[in-house]
Amino acid sequence: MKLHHAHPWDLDPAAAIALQRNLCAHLILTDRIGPVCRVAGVDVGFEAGGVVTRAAVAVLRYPELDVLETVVARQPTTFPYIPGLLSFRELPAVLAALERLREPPDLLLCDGQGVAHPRRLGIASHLGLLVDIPSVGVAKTRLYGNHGDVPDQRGAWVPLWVDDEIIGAVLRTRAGVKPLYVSSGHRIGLETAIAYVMGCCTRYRLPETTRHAHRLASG
DNA sequence: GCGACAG
DNA sequence: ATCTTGTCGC
Repeated sequence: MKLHHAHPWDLDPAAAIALQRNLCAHLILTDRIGPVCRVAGVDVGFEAGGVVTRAAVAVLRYPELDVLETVVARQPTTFPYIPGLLSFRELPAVLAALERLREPPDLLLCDGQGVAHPRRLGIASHLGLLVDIPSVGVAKTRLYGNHGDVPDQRGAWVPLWVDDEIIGAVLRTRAGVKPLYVSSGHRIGLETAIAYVMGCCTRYRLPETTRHAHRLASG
């Protein structure tokens, strides 16, 4: 899994924001995706008070959802947490983990936003663009955009709006629990993204991909 | 100036 | 994200 062009990570916040403004122009927000047999869950955790970043990737067979491959990568943390710049803190470790996979996934489900971001480049979009693999942002809370109430029924969703544009969906993956914020990352449309997220959810709020990755990134 | 603010 | 026990509910 190689990047087509070198990507700088030693940036200050202002330079990172400038880079986001340039990269977002390359996003493809419609389905440019092949058959999906391998879905990867991506999550990040921290050790030693935050000085070490631990990225985990769990690849599941789709639609069966059994685990095919897992990998964990640890790297020194080099960027602080700044709302809107999450990818600059977590992606270096995530890329290291992805490079260790025996086979590339067909779809990436990332913890955090896709285009539901102030500059349309949440961590899922940034990652999808860098590795050129379809990606979806699956966040537990909102970063950007507004929405109404979501019907309390599994599978129900309402649009996430910014002005008169839909940047994502607030999806009820399970009745009785807080909904998830789903948005296109790269090379996939919103409706398709929602379908795959629901296809990865069984009896819990979070997709199985995310649950496996989270366990690896924390435990 | 006053909030909001993924993980 | 992480620091942390018990507790309410199906």
